[in-house]
Amino acid sequence: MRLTSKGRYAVMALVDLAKFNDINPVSLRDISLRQGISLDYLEQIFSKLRKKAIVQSVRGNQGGYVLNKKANEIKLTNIFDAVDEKVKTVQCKKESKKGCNGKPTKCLTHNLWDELENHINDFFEKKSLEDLIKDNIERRI
Amino acid sequence: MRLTSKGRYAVMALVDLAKFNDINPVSLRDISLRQGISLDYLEQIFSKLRKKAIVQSVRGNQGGYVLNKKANEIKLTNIFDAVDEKVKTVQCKKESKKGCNGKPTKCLTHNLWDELENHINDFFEKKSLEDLIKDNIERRI
DNA sequence: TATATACTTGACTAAATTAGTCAGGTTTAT
DNA sequence: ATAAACCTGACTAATTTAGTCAAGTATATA
Ligand code: FES
Ligand code: FES
Repeated sequence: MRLTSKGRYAVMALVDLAKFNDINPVSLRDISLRQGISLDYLEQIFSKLRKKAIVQSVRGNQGGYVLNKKANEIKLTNIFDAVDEKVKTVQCKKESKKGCNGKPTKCLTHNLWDELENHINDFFEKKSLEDLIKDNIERRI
Repeated sequence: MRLTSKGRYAVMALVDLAKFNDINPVSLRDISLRQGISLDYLEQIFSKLRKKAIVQSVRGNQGGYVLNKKANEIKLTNIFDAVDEKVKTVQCKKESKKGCNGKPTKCLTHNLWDELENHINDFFEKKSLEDLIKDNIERRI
């Protein structure tokens, strides 16, 4: 089980953005330099974030991105959902009544993986961008 | 984030095995047939489980595998550890003092991923094979 | 209005990982 | 003797990841 860098970068970039959010739009170039993330990759990520209304873009010179909601309204869930970082613990298609390995019934462990998935999603549901920023400031002091 | 099939199969197979454990050694062939997992793949998995003393092998005709500990002493953590299914949320090497992306310090989100990792591992730490079997029997009734 | 800055899009690719397969053993109960 | 079962290591196809690259479009400001 590993977190992909797309999800990791999305959160990193948003924390960075949130810190400067009130002053000016933040350019991806700045985030790229500060966080060491490829600009092209950031563009992919922010395109998705914009489509899900997590950020807003400001075009033109001195443009960049701004948060589209308050930091406490943006949960990790929303971010991961936007960049298609999804938690997948089961083998079978969730909706289908068929189990994994082509069997007609659910496998012995299906329930367990469902529980695990919920357990993980709980974590994402609870953490907001605001929490992360606070945590970050505290650590600096 | 996705669970790999190696981890998933390891648990499936052990639940299956645990159900017949008291009667006879359980052959991988039987598990393979019942659970729809390739025999060759099961052999890889059980080789690892045996090396970590989770199961014991009984050779020869009518042989197979038996649990090496009581079901309530086998945690998911032990199983995943044995088959190298590990939870990896951070980018950086944990031990090294260097952060990710070649930076000298930890990134903005390192703490968060650490928390996440602990959160997930808690789940694995709490669940034992016995829990799974009980859960399985309950669902049948 | 020229132009630099910044966003936007889509296609492409190298590397890594996963999910096995395959071949050729060795051991032991009957 | 022999068949059932375990054991080992190498190999591979498919998938996923983590980006790169090329070619734009939009707009603030001098
Ligand atoms: S994981 Fe859903 S049936 Fe096996
Ligand atoms: S994840 Fe550890 S420094 Fe970025």
